[in-house]
Order: sequence, then C-alpha cells, then structure tokens
Amino acid sequence: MMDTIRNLAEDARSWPFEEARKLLSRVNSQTPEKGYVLFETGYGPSGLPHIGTFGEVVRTTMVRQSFTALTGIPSRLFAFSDDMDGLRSVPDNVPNKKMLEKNIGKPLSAVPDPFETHESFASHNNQRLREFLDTFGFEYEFQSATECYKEGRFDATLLHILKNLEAVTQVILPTLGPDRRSSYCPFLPICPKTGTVLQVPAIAHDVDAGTLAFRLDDGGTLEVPVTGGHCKLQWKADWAMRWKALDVDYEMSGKDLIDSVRLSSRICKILGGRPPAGFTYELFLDENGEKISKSRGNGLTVDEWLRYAPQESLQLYMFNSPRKAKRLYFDVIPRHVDDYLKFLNDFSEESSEKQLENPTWHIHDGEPPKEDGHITFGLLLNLVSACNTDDKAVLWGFISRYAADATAETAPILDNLVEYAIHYYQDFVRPEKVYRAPSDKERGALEDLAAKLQEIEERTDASEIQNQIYKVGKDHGFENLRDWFKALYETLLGREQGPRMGSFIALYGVNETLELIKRVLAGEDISS
RNA sequence: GCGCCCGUAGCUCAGCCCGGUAGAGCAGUUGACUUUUAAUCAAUUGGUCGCAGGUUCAAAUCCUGCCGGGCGCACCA
Repeated sequence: MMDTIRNLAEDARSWPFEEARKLLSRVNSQTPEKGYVLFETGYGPSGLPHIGTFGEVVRTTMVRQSFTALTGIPSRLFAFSDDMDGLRSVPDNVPNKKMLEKNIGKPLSAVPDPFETHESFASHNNQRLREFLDTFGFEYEFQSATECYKEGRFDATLLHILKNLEAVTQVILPTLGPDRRSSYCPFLPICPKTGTVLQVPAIAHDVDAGTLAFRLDDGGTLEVPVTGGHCKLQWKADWAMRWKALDVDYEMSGKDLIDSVRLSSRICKILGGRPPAGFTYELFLDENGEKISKSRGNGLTVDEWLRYAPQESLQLYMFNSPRKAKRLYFDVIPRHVDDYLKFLNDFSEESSEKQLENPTWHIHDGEPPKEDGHITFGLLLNLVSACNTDDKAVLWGFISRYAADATAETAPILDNLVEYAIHYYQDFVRPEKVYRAPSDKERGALEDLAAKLQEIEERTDASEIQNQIYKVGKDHGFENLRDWFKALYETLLGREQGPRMGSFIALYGVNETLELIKRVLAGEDISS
C-alpha cells in the first residue's frame, strides 16, 4: 500500500507533489546527513500572526506531507521567529506605547511585554504565534532567533561570514543606495551600554579572534565578538546564515522576497552552503485588486474567515493556485466551502491517482473524513436568510426537507456549517431587519390569528396552520393575500420577505409564535 | 530599471503544465411546485478564449511579439 502511494506520488501532478519531487532531487534522493529534511517558515514577531503566516505554514505543511508520502524520509518543520530583530516602531494595537517608545532599537526579545503577561514583547508574540498554529493542529517546532544566537548555534557560521566578510558585503552593496553603501556591514552589534541593535560602520575585523570593531556615532569604537549573541546579522545575510547553519532544505516565500532569495542564495553559496529548494507564492489582493496589508486592514483576516466558514475551506483557498495573485474577500468564502464539500464528497469515489490530486488529500494529510453530501453552503446561507432565524433547531427543521436523513449527529460537518450560517445571519441579515407596527386592520387580523393559534395543538401540521392563516387573511378582507403575508413578515420578522408561514410556525413553535404576536400587539420592541 | 501575476459568458472564476467539439457558480429567460412571496427543482439563452504572427492534420492550451489591467523589488524586514 505504502509503495503504491509512493509510486503514484512520483507522477502526481498537484503542486505540493511537484515541490516534493523538487526537494527530493535537492537532497539527492537520500536522507541528509543530519538525519532529516528540514522545512522552514519564518515569522516576524513585531506583529500578530496574519493570514499570510497561515498560508505559508499551510502550504509548507502540504509540501511536507507530500514529501513524506513520496519518500518516507524523516522531516522537521521549524517555525522560526526573528525575535532578535530590533523594534522599529511602536505598533498601533498595543498598550503601554510610551514604554515601547523608550525601547525602540532593542531586540524584540529584550523589549518588555506591553501586555505585561510575558517576559518580553517577542515572547508574547511568539506565544501568540504558537497558539495560532496550535489551533490548526500544525506540526512544527518553534525556534527563536535570540536563543539560536545566544546559545551559539550560529557561531560557526557567523565566524565563516567574518572570514568571508568582503565577499558577503560585495553581494549586498550593489543593492544599496549610495549613503547606505558607505557604512554597510552585515553584522549589527548589540550595544553593551544601551542594549540596542546598532547600525554602525565596521572599521576592522579580526578573523582569528572572531571580533569586529565598529565606529560609534559618538566617535568612539566598539569591539565585540561576532558570536554568542553580541552581534546579529542584517536581513539578507541573516537568512543566508540561517539556511547554512541549520541546513534548511526547503523554504517558500512571497514574491516580494524574490530579490532577497536571490541575494541570500548567493551568500549561502559563498559560505559553502546550498540554498534551500524554494517556492515563490503570489500575494493576496483585496476585493479591488489592491494588496492586502495589516495596517490598511483591507482584505480578510483569518478570524473573519473562520467566523463564517471552517478552516478546511481556508486551507482549500491556500491550496488553490498559490502562484496566482488571488483576491481575498468575503464573497470567496461560500464558494470555497462548497468546493471543499464537493471535493470531500468525490474523494472516496476516486481512483488513488485522482485522490492525490484532490485538495482534501492535502488538507487532511491523506485521510479526509467521510460525510455524505447533503446541501450546499450557498443554499444554507439562503435558507438562514429566508427563515429569518438564528435558532439552530428551526434551521434543522428546514434542512431536513432537503436532506431527510441528515441530523446533527450523522452530519457533524453540516451541523457546523449551520453554526457558520447563523453567524452570517447575525452579521449580515439581522442588522437589516426593520420592524413596523401593524395597521388597525392588520392588528385585528393578528388578534384573530392569535386566537386561532391559541386553540390549535402545539404539534399541528404545517399545512393546517397555513390554512388557518389564509382563512384569517380572507376573513379580514385582504383583497390580495400577499399583503397579509407581507404584513406578517414586516411586523413579526422585520423583513419584507420570509418563509412559508405555516411551515415556519410549525418549526418555530405555535406557542412561541403566539408569544411573538402578543408582544407585537402590545407594542413592544421585538427587534432585540 | 528589474521581476511576478492576470486578460475565457453580463459578473466572479475553472480549463492551459501534458494541443483533440469551450465549462461552473451567480445574473437573465422559461417552466414545475406553493391556497402569498422568497427559497427550491428542472430546462434554457449567452463566449471572435485581449490582439497579431508562428508551430501543427488540429491551438483557449505550445512559441514569439504586441496591447491592456494589477502587483512586487529598488528604504526596512
């Protein structure tokens, strides 16, 4: 069985398998000396995890799973936090801004936590990252840049860079503006006095001692070891050093980093390393085709998506066409839920080859759950809007007309979707409700209807209730019965349109409806 | 300047890697069901596949050039 999957994986066409094969050729089809293949994904802890972080981890995980299926070679995934980077500016959405102001320039791991719950700002955000990733059940190992630097895990490679300082610098220089060019040094010393990350020119280096001397802004000099966390590297050199020091085999990145990848790769080679296999994904756009950015708050957040749809649908979004700039806004959610359900439904019918192309194979690591398809999410959204209720039981009543054999127990996926649909109702449908008071004529009819409902049994048949409503309308002289029903919707449900009233009352409950009518007649505000 | 993505039905997009009678959802139209609507169900209209060349028996698909739309990098990470 395992061999079968492996054989199929050799020809599988979906992009994670193509990536897996690319990676396999990078490692010459064998387990690297370190005993595993290393996947890396980066994270900047100056902010909270966002949808791009999610996308990168999802996609990397998909490649990793495909690689495992293809080769069986052990692998690890490092979620690497650049928590030694200096604090550049004070973020908007945090308390204690004044305190942060005073700590600008210090490594994030040396800045106190503005939330006062962790030992540092970095530690706080790192923790949030871990919680975020754990929510989705990702398998990963967290790595902190600060710890790596301080514990000496980077020392050998740092010394290697010192030895090749000139060559490394030459790679970066052409990319800099003239003013930066004159003072550039890939190493940034941590000031022993202030604790900040300094960006100052180097004036001398001693390869044997492993030290660098810098000219300080005040004219003085500072000589520090490049090892042990006394210096950190600037961005592109840092990335290259990490690839070499950890022997990273695979790392993907957005198209905004294309040039960085190129430069870091050159540096990595200078160090005698081999850059990881890579993959460039496109950035996400908002509804108007503009780039999504945290600061602008356009596009969608992970939380927003997960309020209206299950995470699998978001994973599907990430699986689809990673090389295409895709728009990410509310309207794409329902389609991805329905596509996911469709793929899930098709999976068990498909041949093994086909299953490896099926996104749910990648979303569920080869073992998607089984549940008979019932109704689409699109229909469910219409239903919740038409039924005008956020009562799960009432909704299930309507659902059973479309999917007679489904229940919350036999269809847990559908049951979850009902909850998402209710969120949609609460956020988009209910706020649009406008209740009006009944006219005198309608008031009379409503009183009559209340009396009728009083007489009938709680479990009366929907069509019988519909008959009674119809009769009341006729008795009260509504020429067009449509106006009578419209009045019911507008006064009782706050909408111009609604469900078939007989069915609605049967599901909503005769007594509950009676209560609703009484409140309307009493002139109560029922909008809340 | 360098680089990436996109252009297919009114709208949003799939199909392109690996050439073989152009697809989906929504919108539209018609019908069914309903003792009000909506919903639902069924059927159906709708496309010079951005333009021009090339390769081929055959091009939405491969190649070249152009046009149009958008984004990224060139300050920081």
